[in-house]
Amino acid sequence: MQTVSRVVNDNRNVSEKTRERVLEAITRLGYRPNLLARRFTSGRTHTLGVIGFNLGFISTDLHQGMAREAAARGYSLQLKTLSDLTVEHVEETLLSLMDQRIEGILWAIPDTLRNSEWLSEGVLARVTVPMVFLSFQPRHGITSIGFDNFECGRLATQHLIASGRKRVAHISGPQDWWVARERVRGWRSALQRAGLPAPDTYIAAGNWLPESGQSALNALLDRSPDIDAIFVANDRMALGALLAAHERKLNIPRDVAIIGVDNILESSCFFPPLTTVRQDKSRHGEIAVEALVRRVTARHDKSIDTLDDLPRLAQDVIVRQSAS
Amino acid sequence: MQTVSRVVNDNRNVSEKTRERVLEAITRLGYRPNLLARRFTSGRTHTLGVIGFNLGFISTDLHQGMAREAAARGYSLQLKTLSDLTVEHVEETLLSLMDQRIEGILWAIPDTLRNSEWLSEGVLARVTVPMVFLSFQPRHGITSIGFDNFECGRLATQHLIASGRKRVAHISGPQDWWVARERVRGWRSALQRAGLPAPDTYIAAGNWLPESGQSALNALLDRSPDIDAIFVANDRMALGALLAAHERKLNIPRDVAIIGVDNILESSCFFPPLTTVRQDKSRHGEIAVEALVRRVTARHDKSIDTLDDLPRLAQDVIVRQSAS
DNA sequence: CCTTGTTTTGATAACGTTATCAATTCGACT
DNA sequence: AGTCGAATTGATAACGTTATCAAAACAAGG
Repeated sequence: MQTVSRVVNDNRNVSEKTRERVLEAITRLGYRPNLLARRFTSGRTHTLGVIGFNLGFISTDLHQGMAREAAARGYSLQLKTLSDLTVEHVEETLLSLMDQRIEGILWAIPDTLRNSEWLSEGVLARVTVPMVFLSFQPRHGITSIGFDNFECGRLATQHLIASGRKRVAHISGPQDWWVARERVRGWRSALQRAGLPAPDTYIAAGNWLPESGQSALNALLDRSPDIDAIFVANDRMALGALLAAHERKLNIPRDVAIIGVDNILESSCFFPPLTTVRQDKSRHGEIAVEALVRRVTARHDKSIDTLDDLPRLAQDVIVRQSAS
Repeated sequence: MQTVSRVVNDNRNVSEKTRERVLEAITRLGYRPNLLARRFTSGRTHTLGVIGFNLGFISTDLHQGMAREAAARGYSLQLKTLSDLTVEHVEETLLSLMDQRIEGILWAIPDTLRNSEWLSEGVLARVTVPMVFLSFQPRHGITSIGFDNFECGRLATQHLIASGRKRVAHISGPQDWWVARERVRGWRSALQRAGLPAPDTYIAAGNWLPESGQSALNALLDRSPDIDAIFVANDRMALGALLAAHERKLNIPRDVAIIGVDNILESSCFFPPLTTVRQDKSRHGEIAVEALVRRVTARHDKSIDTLDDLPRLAQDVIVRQSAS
């Protein structure tokens, strides 16, 4: 019955009397609307598609932030996992989300080289719903939400310089990751501004995993034994670097100061507790969802949302013992 | 047109000629079936609901395992996050999943005391789809998939005993968690079998987080300075315990051996690298999904699946330097 | 060529909701 | 009371698919 629909949808054109009668019947019969029918008919699903990557996937915090914000705005999330970034696979995934009539897509795979192929193939042209990218290099026609990783690198390096370090090396992420390159730029910028050397021998690239931090520290110190501080591009690699330092009988932070990025839960109990740049991942997820939902509603209202009042993502140094 | 439906659904009663004609038209027009309409009409969604907890949420590995297995069996997952376990909230969440006509529910919140209330309230009686619980204490009418944590505790403790330790303490998880209590039982059993003492002063409970491991180690050693080994109920707390040990100028493993549980990615780069009991979380997710999907298909075929040929979840000790 | 049985095709209804519009009721004012 | 406009209610169609059944085409055998 149409009236029932009006009641459950809070339509105002219902008299108080019938509303009560209907509500009574609803509770008496234990009636629950069929969500599938509703979505199908109305064409609105209030669902956002999230595309993540197989390995490592989306960090728990990021997912929490997205889920919380989506729930707060009355949306739910549909997670899709991509095992590779071939054009066919990406296209099929995007289309399959649209087959389900999701209302927007969150691309939660950071910007790496392997994205360039499908981006240039015009796959995006077939996406007819709003889309927001996480941690993507700004490109024409792409809305990217992410931290300022140049600033992140500068912050970290400045902290090391401010405590008197003169030879600051960098263990970076893989160089085909845009965020990794940004952090390198930040590191270099801070050193140059302080008039300190930033030779290429002061950089070693890892793959974000702890073991790679370990070998990177060994590589750096084998090349340049006089290094007195290292900015490590994430906490996990910093953990590996700490282990390598202990194996070399170095005292942290006396001989070498170390600063990481992420402030993962464990970092406060590293030995020694890790100084690190905190990035609030759950906030990242929240803002990304906010941006996407605003795009979706704007599209629905046939209005335009420039999104330029979105909050910025703050980051700050958490000082612990590995770099005072 | 009905014939189109037959073609896309691979119905065999279609002549080769029309099939080709239809397929040609499909590619020419770029036709894609509306999944919402299909699900609504057929009543089958091929979707499983997953209920996780707000804090810490589901581990990445577990989620990966679930997602992979679900995809392999043609199902997708619908994640729901619970912020508390009140009867109303739990019931509403379960019902809202059924409103979406999901075909089965995966309860991915481990067994803690706070579950008892809603379980005893008969909420389950309103769930009309198959349900599988992860890491739940066996109860009547509940299908639980999880590791044998009694065995886990025995394995870990036996490893310490086998290397000659005589005073083996335990840093446990919160005692309202069933898995934590099981590990305590395993610890106690191994000690008793070896004729070693297992006094209550040898146990300190943490909350799974690193810091709690730190304070637990301090508490234990303040009470009993002669402890020479500790079985820590997870790797995160083990990290905290290691830090506390370093602060006390103890040598690990010479003075105190430490073994954890989980084999998290970071544990191989702890200082020293952590000996730990490996539990394959992604396998856990896979098997849980397998169990649930089999229940779902059995229900659909009106057959019975006893599930008693499900693979067991193996666990083993990974020996590193913290307990040789 | 006709009959019979089988395969293929198409027409119609159904799923449970919302949109649309017509019909009815209600209230206020002349 | 009669009139008008507004608020409320109900009937009908529509969404895009699949299920069902009837019709048509086809194949084989006499």
